[in-house]
Amino acid sequence: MNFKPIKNNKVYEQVIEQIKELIYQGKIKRGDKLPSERTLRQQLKVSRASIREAFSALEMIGLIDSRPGEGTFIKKHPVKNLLEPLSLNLLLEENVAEELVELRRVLEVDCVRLAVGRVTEEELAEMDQHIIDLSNSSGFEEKSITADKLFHYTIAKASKNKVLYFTMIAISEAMDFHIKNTRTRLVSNKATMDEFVRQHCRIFKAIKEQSVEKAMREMQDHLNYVEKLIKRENTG
Amino acid sequence: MNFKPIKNNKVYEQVIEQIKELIYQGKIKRGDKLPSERTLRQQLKVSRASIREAFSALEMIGLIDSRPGEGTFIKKHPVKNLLEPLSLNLLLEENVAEELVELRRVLEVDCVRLAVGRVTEEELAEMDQHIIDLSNSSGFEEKSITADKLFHYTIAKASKNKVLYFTMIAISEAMDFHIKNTRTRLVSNKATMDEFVRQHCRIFKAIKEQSVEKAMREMQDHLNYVEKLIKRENTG
DNA sequence: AACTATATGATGGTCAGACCATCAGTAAAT
DNA sequence: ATTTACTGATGGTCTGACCATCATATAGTT
Repeated sequence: MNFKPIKNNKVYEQVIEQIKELIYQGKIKRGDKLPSERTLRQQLKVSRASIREAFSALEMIGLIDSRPGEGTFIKKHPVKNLLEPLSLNLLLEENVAEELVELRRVLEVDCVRLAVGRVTEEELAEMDQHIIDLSNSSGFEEKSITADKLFHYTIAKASKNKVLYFTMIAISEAMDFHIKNTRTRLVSNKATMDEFVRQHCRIFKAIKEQSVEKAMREMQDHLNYVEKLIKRENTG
Repeated sequence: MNFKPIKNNKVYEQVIEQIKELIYQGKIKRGDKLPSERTLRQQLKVSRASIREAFSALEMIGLIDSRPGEGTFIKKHPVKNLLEPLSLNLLLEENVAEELVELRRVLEVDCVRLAVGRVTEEELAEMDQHIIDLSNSSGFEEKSITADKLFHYTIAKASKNKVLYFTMIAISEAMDFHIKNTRTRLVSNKATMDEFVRQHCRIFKAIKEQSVEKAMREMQDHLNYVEKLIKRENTG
């Protein structure tokens, strides 16, 4: 006896299935315009409500983008929404903070490892700029947090591995949620921020010098430092 | 001038925001029942359609589960749907196959690293069973693929890092999509399968012996072997 | 002819109201 | 006490309507 799973009952899920199928077959590309809700309604012989439920689900996961008066399009650049499911689900888990830190370390260390040798001049310039921004942002929490993040994101981008880049962002964002205010409190301290700048500089230099071992070690040290600060915050 | 981003216009997004907020505040836990669509409709003063659009989106990302006649609940065990956004979005990217392999290597090697020392007796027994299943599955593609996957998943589980575990599954599943039939073709070859069993055995032994370096090396070797096979398949 | 302002139509966003299938709990029948 | 049948609540689906927005075509102006 080999039973097969029952097909999805819900109409909106079947609508999604059909769209997925078109993607598998390569008949839909980034930036493409999907048929209008009213057109799809006729073609699929379902109500507009079902189409809209499917669309809102696909929009949530960052696959499409609906604009009034224009239409519904396949998103050109996903990125941000990739994290939603993960971060929302992690919110319901207990004690994920340390796990996130652990995973982030894994990812970041490999980001630098891959970044060395693959990094472009433009990305090096970007990193440099982010370090400058960080050192100039004393007193402006928002600015310093952004500069800190962007530095790390640029390294991830330099790995030339989109999947790694996306994952890294997702984890980082989820971390910000779980360890609320940590980044804020950390970099709002002048001495800490100066140390951050120094560490970023060392990582940057190692990447520039194409020294894999050194870059990995510097990143490890940096993350050790961050981790220590987080722990002190949480236990204090 | 410091402009703030415009608030989400769409009603269903605002509904999601409110639910998210309740989760942040810890007022909603796993397994909880949400108010009925009609109740929410009255409380939020919106149409039922908007509520349903929000729910279908949350269901897509594996956060909730709507059951006719019963109600809508926060899912107890997410797991599966965590990969949907990632894998769907990756389908639209070009040349992600190699990137996925690269990331999988990163994750798996760290899985074994963490698994050593954290693994339980039960998990060791599980791994053992999966190795046995693999060696006994000659001729049954589906069985061998499952056994192979489960062995790796058990290691990820043994890392005791849920986030890492989820991510690892997501990447692995996405990989199966992109490198279609690869696993099938690989393990349907008797000689290859025997080699797989031997390599799994070595990894298993290293974990059991609590030897971090050895376990990581064995995993690296195993993934090298897999990668080589994939490349041969794709170029041949 | 070139540009501008206006009108039109298509699109997504939202709503109200209806009907169905399913399930849980209750009341009735045995 | 057990079974059966009923009722109400719930999610699932559909229809039809109205609005705001945008792209385009049209008419008007210079």
